[in-house]
Amino acid sequence: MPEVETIRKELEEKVKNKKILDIEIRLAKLLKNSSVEDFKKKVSSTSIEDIKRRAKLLIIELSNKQSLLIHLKLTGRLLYTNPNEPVDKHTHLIFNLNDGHQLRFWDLRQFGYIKLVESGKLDEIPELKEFGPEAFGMYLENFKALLVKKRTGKIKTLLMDQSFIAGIGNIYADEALFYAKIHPSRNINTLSESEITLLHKGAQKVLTAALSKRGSSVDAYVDIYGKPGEYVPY
DNA sequence: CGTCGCTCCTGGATGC
DNA sequence: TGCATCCAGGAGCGAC
Repeated sequence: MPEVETIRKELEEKVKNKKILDIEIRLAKLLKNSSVEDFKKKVSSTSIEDIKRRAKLLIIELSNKQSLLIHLKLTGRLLYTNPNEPVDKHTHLIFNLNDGHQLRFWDLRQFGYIKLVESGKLDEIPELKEFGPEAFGMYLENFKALLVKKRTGKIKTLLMDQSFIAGIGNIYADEALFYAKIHPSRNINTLSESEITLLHKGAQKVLTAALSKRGSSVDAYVDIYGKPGEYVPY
């Protein structure tokens, strides 16, 4: 989540209110629910009105009441580049913007996707509907209540379950558990009150730290300028 | 309904 | 040195 939020902020700064002139699609399958032709037709000549985030999903609202849902998964990148920069084989889609720059979707593993939906129907999109409350900023009481309601299963699996609590991935689940000195495979119903408190504190701490450092320095993550984050885990 | 295991994909690591 | 095999990893999906 800190990585996605960093990208969201940078996009807000760089591409908000810009117009998408045209689109080059080099890997059709990353478009989850539309054909290349359909996507180009609906997205070309629109303006980017807002960039939001829910869990690890980016929501780009366009001027024609359509939204792009972008999930970067493990290795996806959105890069704000000059058109003269070389396009390598992992660049799968290019938006040409009216400021002379490009926004490129780059993804080594090809797990990421872009889904085009009607902005008015965002509430009905399964991915969005099924997210639990945002982890960042969650109060301890709410965190406790969630765990009590859930009761069984491994704690790490639960932390990463987006329908339970949204925005914690592998890195931050490990970090939070390490902070609280809780083994990832511990069952939820064996956690003491004080362990839950520590875990909540750990989660807030690592998310806050990573957000302030523009995301993690580990894994393949880079921001829209191609720069890695500066958050260094324990 | 919850949970498990499989799947997508590439490149870096490891094995021989 | 080169080739083959293994592994990571978010989340959707089918099986049970």
